[in-house]
Amino acid sequence: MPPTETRERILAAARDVYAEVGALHFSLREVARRTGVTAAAIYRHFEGKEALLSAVCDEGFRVFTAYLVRSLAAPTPRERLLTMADEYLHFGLERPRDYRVIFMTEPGELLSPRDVREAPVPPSFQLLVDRVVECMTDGTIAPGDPAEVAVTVWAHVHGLLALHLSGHLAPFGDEAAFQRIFRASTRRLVDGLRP
Amino acid sequence: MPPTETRERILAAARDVYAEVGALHFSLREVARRTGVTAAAIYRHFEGKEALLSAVCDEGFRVFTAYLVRSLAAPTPRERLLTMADEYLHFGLERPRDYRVIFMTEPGELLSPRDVREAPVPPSFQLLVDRVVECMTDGTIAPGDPAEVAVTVWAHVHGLLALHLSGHLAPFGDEAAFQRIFRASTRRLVDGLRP
DNA sequence: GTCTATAGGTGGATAGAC
DNA sequence: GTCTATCCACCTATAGAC
Repeated sequence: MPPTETRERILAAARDVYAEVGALHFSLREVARRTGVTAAAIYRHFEGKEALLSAVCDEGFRVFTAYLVRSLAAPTPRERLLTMADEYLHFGLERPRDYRVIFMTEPGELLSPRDVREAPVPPSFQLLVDRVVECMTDGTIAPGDPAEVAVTVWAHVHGLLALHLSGHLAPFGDEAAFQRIFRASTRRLVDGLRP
Repeated sequence: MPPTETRERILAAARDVYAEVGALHFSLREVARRTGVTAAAIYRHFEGKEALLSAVCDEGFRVFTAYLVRSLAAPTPRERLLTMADEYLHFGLERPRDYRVIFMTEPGELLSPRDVREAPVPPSFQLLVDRVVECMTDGTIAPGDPAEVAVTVWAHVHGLLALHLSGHLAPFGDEAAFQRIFRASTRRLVDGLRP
């Protein structure tokens, strides 16, 4: 029982509108316009505004986790960590609207999907902590609190992506230039964490 | 000829509304409600919605730069760099709405104030680059492209603050815990940049 | 499952009284 | 300089035809 095609187009349009204007003034009519149906039709697919936004969050997080998991195929702990950062970059560049929905919204804005709201630490963050633990075990990263070091790494990659998506890194060049800076900066950071 | 008191209260309310709901659905009526005047009265102080938002951006950036400049009083290059990061933290925590206005808005959202739009590199970013150059000169930071290293530092502090202000670091504790994490993480990063 | 029609609400901006 | 009154455009949600 796959979701109907219209439902998926509504969901994609909703993600775009949400990422552009925020939850507070998210508009069903705008979603309807972009989908090519009337606002009333949306109520056949979702119970209302809140339910639609909730579905947008869940879907975005599902895609994000799929990107991160890819990096587990790399051969060494250090490469798994660097590849995870690179998959984070790919997600941000290929799905900028999903990125905004997940990481650049207000605390009160209905926010995170179910698994984030319910878990003490989100499963996607645990994926990063596990990579840091691996690197500490094999001596690639100096000993310390793995969760705190993971926050350092997360803050760095999120900071780069958030500044890029907000246009603040535009003086440094186009998207290709940003990718180069992202990778060089991440390597510089991880190198600095060595014992 | 100081601005009238009402004008300043409108400006502060506008900053709050802008930071909460974004430029696209920013509402003059909401600003008027919070200020305690009618919407029509705002037109005596600002030409309209756009002009008011522009004034909000300019004011936020003015305050931000004032925070950063304080750090120049520290005695050594390394301390000036760490203190600048700390002033960045203070600005984000003491003026979270200004922070959102400046660094967490969309590219299309009318965006940055005059000096940022006009300069090839914003003066506030140049302040950071200069600290990095100082540290490279006295051997506290390994040689390299100062602007790129400055981006690494900026991304890190912005990432931490943005994740905190978006509620994503809530699992790690309250604001005091965040300050501790911010300082430890920044020290870890800067230490890793040594030759 | 989608439409039109409609309810009652929000918004920007202006005109004119005071 | 602030108000009230007003214009038109936009929003959510529901009812009922098809």
